[in-house]
Amino acid sequence: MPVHNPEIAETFNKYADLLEIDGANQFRVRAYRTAGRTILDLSQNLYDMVKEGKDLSELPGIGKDLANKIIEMVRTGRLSQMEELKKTVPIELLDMMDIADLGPKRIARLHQELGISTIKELEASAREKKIRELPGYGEKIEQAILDDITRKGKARGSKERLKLSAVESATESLLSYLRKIKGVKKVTAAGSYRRRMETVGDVDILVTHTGDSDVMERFVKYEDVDRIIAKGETKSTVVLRFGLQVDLRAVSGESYGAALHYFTGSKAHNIAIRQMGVKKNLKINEYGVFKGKKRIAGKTEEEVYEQVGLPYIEPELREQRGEIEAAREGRLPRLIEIRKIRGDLHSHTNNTEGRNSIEEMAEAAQKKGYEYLAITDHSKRLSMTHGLDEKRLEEQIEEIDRLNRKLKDFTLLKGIEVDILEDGSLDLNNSVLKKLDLLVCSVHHKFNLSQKKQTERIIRAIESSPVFTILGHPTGRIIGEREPYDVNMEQLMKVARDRNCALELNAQPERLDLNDIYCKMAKDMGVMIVISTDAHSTAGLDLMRFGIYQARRGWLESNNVLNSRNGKELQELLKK
DNA sequence: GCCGTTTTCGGCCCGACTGTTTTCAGTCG
Repeated sequence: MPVHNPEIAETFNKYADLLEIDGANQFRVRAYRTAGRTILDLSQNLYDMVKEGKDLSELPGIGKDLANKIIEMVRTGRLSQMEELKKTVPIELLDMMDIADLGPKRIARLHQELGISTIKELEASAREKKIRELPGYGEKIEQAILDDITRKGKARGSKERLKLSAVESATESLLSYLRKIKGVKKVTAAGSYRRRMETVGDVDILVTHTGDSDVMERFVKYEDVDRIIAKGETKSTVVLRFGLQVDLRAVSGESYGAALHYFTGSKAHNIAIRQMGVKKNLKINEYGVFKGKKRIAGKTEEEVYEQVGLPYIEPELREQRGEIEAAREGRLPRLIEIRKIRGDLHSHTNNTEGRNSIEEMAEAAQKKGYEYLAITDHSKRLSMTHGLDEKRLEEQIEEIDRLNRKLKDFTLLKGIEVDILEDGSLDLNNSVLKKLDLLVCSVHHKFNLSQKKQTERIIRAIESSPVFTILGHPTGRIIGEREPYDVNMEQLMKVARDRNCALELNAQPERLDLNDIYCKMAKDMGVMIVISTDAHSTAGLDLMRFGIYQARRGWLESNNVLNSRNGKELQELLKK
């Protein structure tokens, strides 16, 4: 079984943690983490790259040494150096890294002085009040450790990242609460929330205010606050009732842009920008851009970028995935905006598992200003959704034709979300499929085929489809619940490009499939993307914004997105 | 361990808050 990129990245990260506890050089530790990051951002499989003999040391942050370690992991599935280190630094110590206030230094001390290796032993020592005896420790840290162990015992995985959609409403309510406080001027959510990442670990909020406002006081007294982790003049941290951590930072108007840039991240992007600053003899922090002691910029983000010779970079691009080089060379993308979307190409009705009728869906889409909506109910294999067989699909086609004669300036497209069976054939006969405008072809079962079989299965479906084809949620992943199935995406995209098949970016917040990295890959390879809501009700059509966020993170411009075309252009493309 | 628009050796991003201290280490982002 080939090793996957995330496993290699994970091994590097674990090794970095162990090294840190072992007291290794911090820059060596950082090198492993940087490499882990690079690997996670890779669109290509390291396994394939090694097989093809590609030079891994050309990847950023990966030199000769780490390249060889990757090759070892691909070939043997393990890292011998890791096994060595584990002999002196027990791997169980890493579990303690999740405990609040415990980091590598304190864990090393607990291990050396008290012989603690597991969370169980840690808890016992804390209860026996042994930890407070150690130099640098005290009662409060001991208690904080105990509290955190108890809390985590109750709610395992409470530190998990939450889906963007899940934090959106809580964050927006908090923002409007803060905006109403007297003396508060600007309030902005920064961090991964502003970069529109599919999941958010915590929310960073930035405020500017007149010096005499009591914004920090009011923040920690917000009704949804469960506990306060820190409270200071310029920075406070709380945890809200459903587990979301929120940081609030207060800065002066002079520093607003620098702070916004700083707290928006990503960390990797910020580091790269600050390094560019260092080369120009500038110090960049959250208060501004400084030449010696003199602040020369910081009021807006544009000013900060200008100082390092770059144009403004959109938050969604700030991931250190080539955006700085693109900015320098004047080839930043003009990211797609939601107002460019002219229709939705994946929706369900109450003929299968949807809630609303075709007519209601059409009305809702029209109300959004769309020119078209594709009705794509499930096919018969998905019996639990009461999927359509050939006869019922024929009836639906007739119903849509009838409705289209009534509709003005709006077209219902006839489609189906047809199951791709295990052998790559489609779930319905071609005789009825060819009467449709388009197919959304999706995999809904047999997720665990080998990469080769899964890829061949999907390619066969694309090649045998009698009309325009969209590959629905192309990796099948459900965020936090189901891993993507194993496909050779490069091969798939090549076929899609050559056969004029589009790949879907499914806007359901738990799917967002394709992910950002694959969106960029599709763009680079010239594959058309469709952003679809997969709506199961009229309200579901509103999920489009999540698809747009992901598309922007994937560098997509409106000309990369099929449903930014108007009705006429689309109809012509579908006929090809 | 990586990397080079001052460099193949000597650098490697920056600051707030807390707890334990009496000037700072550790954690966190």
